[in-house]
Amino acid sequence: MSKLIIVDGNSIANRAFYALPLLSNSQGVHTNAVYGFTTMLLKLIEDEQPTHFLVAFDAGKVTFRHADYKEYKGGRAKTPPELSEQFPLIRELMTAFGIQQFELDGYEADDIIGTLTKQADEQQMEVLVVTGDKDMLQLASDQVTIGLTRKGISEMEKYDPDTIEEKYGLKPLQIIDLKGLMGDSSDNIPGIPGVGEKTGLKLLHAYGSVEEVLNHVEELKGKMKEKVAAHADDAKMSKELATIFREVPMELAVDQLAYNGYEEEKLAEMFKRMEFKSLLEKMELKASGEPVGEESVPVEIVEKDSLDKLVSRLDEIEAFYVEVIGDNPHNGEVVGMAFACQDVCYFVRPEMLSTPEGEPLAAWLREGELSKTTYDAHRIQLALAWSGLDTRGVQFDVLLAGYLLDPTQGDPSVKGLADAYGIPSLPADEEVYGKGAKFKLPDSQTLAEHIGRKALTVKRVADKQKEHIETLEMKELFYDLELPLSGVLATMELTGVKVSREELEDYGKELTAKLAEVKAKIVELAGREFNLNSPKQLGEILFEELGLPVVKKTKTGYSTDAEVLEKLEPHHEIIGHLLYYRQISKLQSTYIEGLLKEIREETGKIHTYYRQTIAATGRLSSQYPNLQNIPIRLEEGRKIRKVFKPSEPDWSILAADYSQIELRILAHISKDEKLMEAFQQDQDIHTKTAMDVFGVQADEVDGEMRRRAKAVNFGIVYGISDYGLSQNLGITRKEAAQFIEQYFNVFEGVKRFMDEIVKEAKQNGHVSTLLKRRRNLPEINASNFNQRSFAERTAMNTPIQGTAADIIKLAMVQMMERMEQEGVKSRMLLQVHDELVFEVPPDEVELMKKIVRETMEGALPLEVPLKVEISTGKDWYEAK
DNA sequence: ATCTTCACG
DNA sequence: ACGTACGTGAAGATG
Repeated sequence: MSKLIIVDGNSIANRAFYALPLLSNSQGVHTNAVYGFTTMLLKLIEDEQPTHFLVAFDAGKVTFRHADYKEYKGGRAKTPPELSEQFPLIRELMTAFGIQQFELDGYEADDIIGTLTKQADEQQMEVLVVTGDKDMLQLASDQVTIGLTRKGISEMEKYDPDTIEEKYGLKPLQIIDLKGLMGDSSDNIPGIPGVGEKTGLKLLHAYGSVEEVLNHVEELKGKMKEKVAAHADDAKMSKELATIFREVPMELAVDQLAYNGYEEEKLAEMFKRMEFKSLLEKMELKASGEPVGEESVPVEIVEKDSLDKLVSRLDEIEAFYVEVIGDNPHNGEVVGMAFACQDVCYFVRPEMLSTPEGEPLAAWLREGELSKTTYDAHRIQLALAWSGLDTRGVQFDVLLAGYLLDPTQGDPSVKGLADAYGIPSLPADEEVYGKGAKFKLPDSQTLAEHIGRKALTVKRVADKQKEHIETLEMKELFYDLELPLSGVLATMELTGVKVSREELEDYGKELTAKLAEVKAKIVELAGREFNLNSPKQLGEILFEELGLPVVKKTKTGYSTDAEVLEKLEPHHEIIGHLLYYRQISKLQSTYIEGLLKEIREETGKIHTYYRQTIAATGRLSSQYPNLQNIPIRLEEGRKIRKVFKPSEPDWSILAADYSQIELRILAHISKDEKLMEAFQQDQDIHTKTAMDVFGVQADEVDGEMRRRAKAVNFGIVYGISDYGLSQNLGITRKEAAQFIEQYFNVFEGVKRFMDEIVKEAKQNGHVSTLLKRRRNLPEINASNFNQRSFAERTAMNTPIQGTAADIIKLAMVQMMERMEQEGVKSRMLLQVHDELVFEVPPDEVELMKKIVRETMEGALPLEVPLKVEISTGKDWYEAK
């Protein structure tokens, strides 16, 4: 069966360009789009095994669409020169790959592809169209699949008519109608104002096509009716513009596109010129006979009597890997470990470490100051600790390094890292173990090979990453902060926090009684029994049976979230009870029951697992259970904190939190005079903001003004938009915009920072924190408004939130060292983003207050002081 | 598995 | 004109 791949050249080049950082070779030629294009082609050829291949490009600037509508694609930002200069190289790349390319004056690649897929349909040929452009979905058919590139470039989502039906409820051709209604700002296609994807889909589900919507305009209601009627012609024209022309007069026919693979020499020559070292290496490996995907690794399964062989080579170990099964490392099962030396990987079953013969190996793991490289030292340390084994002194961790190099990288597994760095790949865990209910360990030879291969890959990945860490100036961040922090976290987690099961159960009983009471009330008011936890059933009751007004809808039905319910509160007595039910049942299920499940029987403690490689900003996250979202805002919830106790009699809980750390950081990095002054004089920042923004004296600031100023300050930190602020304050967008303008008039430095950071992000494709933590923003130059705006807000927020994360992490590492120096018995227990929690014996309370303050306030000196508030109590509730 | 809701900073 | 505030994790319902 023949299979044709058609690549939308311009679309993919664009995608590749914005998805990858702006690489350039030693000649200063930018190569990121070429690189992205190359990896995509390699992957396509390998995965799809095409028999026919073509890349289509747009030609010239004026297409037939401009003849009808001269604004077509007007307003679109010019292609940046860094990308245009890569197009000739991409053309050369096609030649090196031996792939035919095609373009035709006056037509876009879409139309060429449309015409070819039509021919393919007629000839019963299987086609895969690869593009980043959703419009192309209109070409899907039984023969034609559309592959849309997802985030990045290497991943692709395939659409056939069935998947389109599933996702949009539309036939492929109706995609044109959808665009006719929605328009497309990037191509300057107008559509109907106010109609986005949601409304567009709703209209099409009801009427089927643009024409039918226009025929039934009388059935529509309110604003919608007016808008559709007023823009009927726009909709018709937009539909025409969005329709791919499938009758391009061209000579080319599908049977002339046969693809016979590439000549490695030609490709290698191109790679050399582009300086694609990793791709070259990969090709050479492949040429040397080792199949890249299925490289076989010499693995030796170590038995008790052959342990001495490994033990004699301990200082030759280049990397090791420990397989921990299960999501929660505190009860993870260690099923094997591999130690990679230059010529062979040794596979060891974990039981061996607890035998006399295994002791030297256990000692090697335990010892510091050794060159140890691994994957996820934190997880290993926890899993092994529960079997009484110590792990220390890891000097390179490829998971952690991968996170720092790209915190949003999709697949953080060993395989994912290997693929990202162009290192010979290995089977996915899923292929070896199966997943979900099908999870099963393979025979020991297969297991040993898989784990051995991972250890070897860890070594190769580490070598690559070390270069990158150097070039991105992340050595300090990695070696002096994140790596030591991983040990600090493990210590805190293993310490755990004492939780009173009895008090938790007592409070649970109280809540159960309240729930029964309020449930009865709700059922009475609703007129029938239903599942109060089901938004669907609740929606039926409220909006169909009780006839309450629909405020907001979700994808699947009526929205019943707290925001909606609060709006409905005056309309019906049931609403207040529902809000109360929601509040209490959340406490019951997530906090009472959830926490009870996590208390270890042996110790009466909860051991959370802090994740160091999840949050895109550099923050930690907490799981099993999450101890970073224990209630505090409402009293009923705050009571939960009473069950968190010191683990020794008469000790106290000491909680220390940074006051306004994010705004202080903003003051420091923006150097805004007003903001710096406010903190240097230790003024109440929200009151001060209110004074400046509303132009009043301190004594004139009332509660409402302060509340609004506070919301503006939050907005500033989040990357403000008038819409977001208006939603938060329940005011109009115009009013919100005015507040923002007034704010920026006063805080000029903040305004300058916001503008600069977005500009910088657009130029470099990334933003950084004070400690050079980095976050790529591939979408910062996207043509899609939503994607781009999101990236812009992220550009403003990440340096702030991320620097706050840097600072508290620094404080944690320094604090752990300081506590050792001081020889205190006190223990660090928890971190909640801007707060550290300790348990402290009575005679150390004063000393700890002093050193906690010194360490946290002095962790990273800024131009404004950092301020820490400390309190103590007999439990976490009292330490407020 | 995905969606909705809600807890925290 | 477009339509989201930034960053997380967990529970329960539902397909």
